[in-house]
Amino acid sequence: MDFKILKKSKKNKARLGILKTSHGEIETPSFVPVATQATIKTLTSEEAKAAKCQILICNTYHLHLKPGEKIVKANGGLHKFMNWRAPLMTDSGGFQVFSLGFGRDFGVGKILKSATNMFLTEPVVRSLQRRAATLPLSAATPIPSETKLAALPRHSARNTFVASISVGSQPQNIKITDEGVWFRSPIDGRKIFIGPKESMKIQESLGADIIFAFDECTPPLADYEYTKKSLEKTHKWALQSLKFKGKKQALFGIVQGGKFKDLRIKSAEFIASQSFDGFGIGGEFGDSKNDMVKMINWVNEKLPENKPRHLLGIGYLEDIPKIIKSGIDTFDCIAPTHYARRGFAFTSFGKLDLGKSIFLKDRKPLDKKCDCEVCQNYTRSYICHLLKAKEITALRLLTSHNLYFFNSFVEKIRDEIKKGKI
RNA sequence: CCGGCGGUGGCGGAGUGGCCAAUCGCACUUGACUGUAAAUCAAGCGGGCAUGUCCCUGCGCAGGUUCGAAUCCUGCCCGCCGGA
Repeated sequence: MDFKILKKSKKNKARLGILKTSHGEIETPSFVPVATQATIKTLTSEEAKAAKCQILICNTYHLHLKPGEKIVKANGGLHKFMNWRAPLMTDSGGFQVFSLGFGRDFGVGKILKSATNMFLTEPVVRSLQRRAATLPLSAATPIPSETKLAALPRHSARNTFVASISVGSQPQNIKITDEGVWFRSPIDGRKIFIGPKESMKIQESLGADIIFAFDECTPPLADYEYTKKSLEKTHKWALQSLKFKGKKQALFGIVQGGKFKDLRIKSAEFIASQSFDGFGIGGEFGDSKNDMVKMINWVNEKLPENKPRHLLGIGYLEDIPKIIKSGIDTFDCIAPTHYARRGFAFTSFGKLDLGKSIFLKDRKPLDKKCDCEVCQNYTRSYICHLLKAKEITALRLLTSHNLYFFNSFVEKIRDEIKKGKI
């Protein structure tokens, strides 16, 4: 892998670059669509290419479960297996430590919407209540009691229970040890161990161009001590990932540290000091978008300029210009593909919920400013009909449009950096 | 015309004397979703407002029995099936 910076913005930290791999090169900054199970859900690889995707990211954990890396390897590796003749990344499984662990237990994502969202919503509390018997005491303090729950106003949007995750807490369905993580397969419940060595071996068999170190993605409810301990583990795992990585692949080390400045900086300095080919910035980003950019800046200031920086799992449309301006080269996000399957289209004037009945009478394209195939040939009315009829074509059309829209959006930003407008 | 079965919320369909404004599914409405356990999940869904352990109306229509009826009885209307 080779990374060349073609131009640096004079107005901010944005950079224009070319990332070369043995499967071709991509222009950066670039959006990286998510192909967890070796497919952009609902699309073929050709269709993903037609939607201007340059590079995709697949998932180690999911492909280890199904079909297993041996099968992928026997098929000649991921590129051949999925007929994607362009660059590929694989995520290490570190995100699943969070998403199948505390993320699931608490019904939270990587970013809390606002400080008030520290208060769990009623459905979350109900789900906690259901699990109260098995929930580790330290994981949720205080655990809502039956009586407190009964006293809740029936339609209240949130309640007064504040959750925090502290040292010693373990998620319900997985076990995090110093050596790695015991997962319980969501498919059949069997136990699966993944540590840095296992992740590297799986990723080597999968054969993506760029792979990531195994890490723990810390939850936004984690306190300082938990995040600090977790960071030590992630750093230890980073060194082991370097040790066990395949020779042909580029390995990106992952910076963690949660919302805590000293931890983020410490992590960035440590990961930067190692012989990684590039960097991932992971974990949670506090509870507001402003904080997120601030946190990315803490990290990017410590990372060497000449190596690529990938922001893991962030990329709502409104985030994209900001993160690019703070010096991010690549970033992945499920938004375009995930929302497509919820019936949403991203457009130049906002997000459209095509599932709403009013669109049945709307004969305009999704976005008249968009020049994708879907917008040239289909109406909102038709897509709304397909959604209501539960036809999978609706999801294909929306996925295709959304990806084209995101990729074009970033393409325009590259163009603006080129012209010195950004 | 006779006999049998049946008519429950927008639709399908439970319930067969009190725990019933009525299980459940669909449809519909609203909300959520950022390294995808996610073509998913949550809430609402007769009317009213003072949004409540609140008030109205209500299980084809009209009566009746009963402390109490969607549930039992009588008559009528409608549908399906069988027989003339």
